[in-house]
Amino acid sequence: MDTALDLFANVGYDAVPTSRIAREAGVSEGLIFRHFGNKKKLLEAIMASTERRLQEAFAGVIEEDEPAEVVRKVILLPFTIDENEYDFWRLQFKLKWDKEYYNPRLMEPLIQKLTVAFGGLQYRDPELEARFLEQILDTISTQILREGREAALPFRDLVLAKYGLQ
Amino acid sequence: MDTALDLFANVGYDAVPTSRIAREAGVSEGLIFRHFGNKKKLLEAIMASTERRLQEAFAGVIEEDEPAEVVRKVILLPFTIDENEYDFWRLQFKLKWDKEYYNPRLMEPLIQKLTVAFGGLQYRDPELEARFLEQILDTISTQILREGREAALPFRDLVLAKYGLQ
DNA sequence: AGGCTAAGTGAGTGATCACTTACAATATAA
DNA sequence: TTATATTGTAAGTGATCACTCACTTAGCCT
Repeated sequence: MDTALDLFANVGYDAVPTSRIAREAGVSEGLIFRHFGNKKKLLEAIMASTERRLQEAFAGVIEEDEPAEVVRKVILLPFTIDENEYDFWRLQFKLKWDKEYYNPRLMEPLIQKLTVAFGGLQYRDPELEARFLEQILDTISTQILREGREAALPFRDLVLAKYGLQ
Repeated sequence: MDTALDLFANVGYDAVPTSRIAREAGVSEGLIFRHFGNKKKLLEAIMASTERRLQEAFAGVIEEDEPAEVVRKVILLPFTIDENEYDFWRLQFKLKWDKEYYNPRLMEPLIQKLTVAFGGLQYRDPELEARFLEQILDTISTQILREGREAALPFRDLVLAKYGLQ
């Protein structure tokens, strides 16, 4: 699964054959099909951890109650991603263009938390603000995954400043 | 090329065989290879128009000189995309994750124009502001391509308001 | 030890892949 | 009209694809 994740994320699901996954993982090709049934289910086994990983990432935000702190922690969220998980999130972002694997529902807990926070901060349209900040997060995450964490630091500070934080 | 664009954008370059492109285009498969040489060159023929399309999209902004108007026009840019070109831009965004086809240089004219505009508007770090707004554009474009123009209208107004426009 | 299950393999399978080739139809120009 | 170049096609090609299958190996319980 680790090898498949690497190859799916950096080469592409359709571009990488099961024979290559098996070879680079150091197992026989047949084993893939014994374990996962078919290639698609291998991808699904990898993607199955998405919900858990998101919840783990959100945990620190969800338990925060101070509105300004909620916003601050959300902005810092993309920078808390473990570098070992970059491949996983890269795959996630790539598959966003596949309707089958794009599930906006997963972000709802964060949206809700942010909506309440922006409400507490007297923003005019809290839910719209929440959805907009989520998009900015998407943007920053994309940059981090493509150009590394350092490249996104100026943006982090700019966004924090725009929300009157830091 | 139109058929290939449709299929590459909505199914995926590696996922769609040349036989299917030929069938849906109503030509023989051999003709693809007579015209384009190979599958990759067919993709490149489609992508070749990127620079021209970007320049056309940027034209209205480049010739504007009033700083506030520059920012306003940039924010409205994603909404000026012709719906007939959605497939093309969808493909563009999909291939952003392929290093081979991601060329940030193409956005530089817009960045420069925005940097000057933000400078004129007394922003503290004009280039950073320019690159940040470009990212927001990216975000809004993504939303338009995935959920349609109407879904992005609230964001458009929010962003305009955040820059003190509209 | 023996018996059972799960894990793992290597050599296939037909289907499909990108691409080629030999040839036919059509347009162009004198 | 006729010679020539261009545009198009049908039927392949070997390579590679996802997947199967008969079989071996390894772990585990009694």
